[in-house]
Amino acid sequence: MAKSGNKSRARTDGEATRERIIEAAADTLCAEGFAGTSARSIAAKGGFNQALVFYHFGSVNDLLMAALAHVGHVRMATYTETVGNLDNLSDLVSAARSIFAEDLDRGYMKVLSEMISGASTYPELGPRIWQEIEPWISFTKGSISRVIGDTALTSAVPAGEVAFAIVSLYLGMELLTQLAGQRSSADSLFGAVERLGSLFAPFIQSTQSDGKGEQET
Amino acid sequence: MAKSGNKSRARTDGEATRERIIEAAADTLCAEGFAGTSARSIAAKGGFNQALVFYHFGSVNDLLMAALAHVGHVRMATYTETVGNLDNLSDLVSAARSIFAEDLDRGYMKVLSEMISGASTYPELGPRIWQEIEPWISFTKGSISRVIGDTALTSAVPAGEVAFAIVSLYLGMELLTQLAGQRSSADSLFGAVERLGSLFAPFIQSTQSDGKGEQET
DNA sequence: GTCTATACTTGGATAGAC
DNA sequence: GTCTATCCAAGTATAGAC
Repeated sequence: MAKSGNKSRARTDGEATRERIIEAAADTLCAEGFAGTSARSIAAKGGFNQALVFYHFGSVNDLLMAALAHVGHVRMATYTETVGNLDNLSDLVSAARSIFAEDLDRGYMKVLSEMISGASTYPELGPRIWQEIEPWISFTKGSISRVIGDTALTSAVPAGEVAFAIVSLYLGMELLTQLAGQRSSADSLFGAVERLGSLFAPFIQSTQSDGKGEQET
Repeated sequence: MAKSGNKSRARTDGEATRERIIEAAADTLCAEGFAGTSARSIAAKGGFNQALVFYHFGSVNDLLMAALAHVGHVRMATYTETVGNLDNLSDLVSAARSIFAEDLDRGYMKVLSEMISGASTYPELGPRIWQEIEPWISFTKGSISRVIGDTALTSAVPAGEVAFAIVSLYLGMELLTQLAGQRSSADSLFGAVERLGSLFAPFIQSTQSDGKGEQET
């Protein structure tokens, strides 16, 4: 009880602080960008001391990587739960639409895009960030394969390349919508994709419900 | 009056220096990223004095904006010349493919993506950068309209939204390919789009060759 | 127009008190 | 585990010599 010298409480406090710092780091990255994110600006936003960054994480960049990984886990949980079991195209697109809106609002994509930009300045971050992104490309590829299945489309355009394109598109839209200050363009794009999906849905469904392989090109 | 005492020579030297500085700024942005680009790092790369940045451009950010605008003009000239008159889909895609490869190699896209990231740290840059991007979205939209024309596709997906998506995709691919250190993914994606284009080309061509005006949705 | 020198500010990182 | 104090490196920007 209270704030006295209790071992498990002390450990708990340390963990809690770590999390506060990670939260503040992500917030600062969103608000100030990579170039504006320093141990001092993070500490100011989180209301703790600047030295804690180095005590808990060793360096600013290591903290930022921890923040990126944290955001990645949170989002992967949401995505898995929300789109992990959808098996038709229009459900997938509309789920992607609403989650992407949430990504934008909460700045999850921004944390990623700022870190990628930071990797130009600190190249040693590059491979570490790539490791955080790869699961997303795999996840996207899996979702596509599940929904599109084995149609003429996938023989012309392999799911892996579509996944790469979609992740790229998400990143690019994040950059542009932040810049233009209006996320309407991105959102109406999803509407367009939904209409496109409806156009092709019968074709995809019928081909897929046959349940079997098509030829590879 | 310096070494020649010739007025126009003096003016020429000043202009030449301005250009050297702009070149060095773009190079530094590519090599070090926004966070690593300072008056000092730019001057080191260009082999001139750090104070010249402030004499000629007033501030680092103003120099960087000048560099961005410069790169934009250079690339717009190339794009206009190369794809400005193409009127069928496969030519357009393969032209876009080779120019995008050049964009990557020479770091033109990188200058842009780094500046966009920098706008998070210096919000006053946002609108100025957006001004540089808008012409590209218009250009892309124009190219699409010219090539796709008035098909069922454009009624489902307006050219403006496709243009927004394509510019986003370019940006996103720039980020990812830099990070992964392999541009094969991006390049093979173009291959996929080319195959897709072939799939739809007959349909598009036949509809378009009927012929006429555009309608907005 | 270009360079040197310098004032001022911010940031990474550590030592040591609590 | 957290805070204060501090060192040092790097950056912006300006003044003034050439």
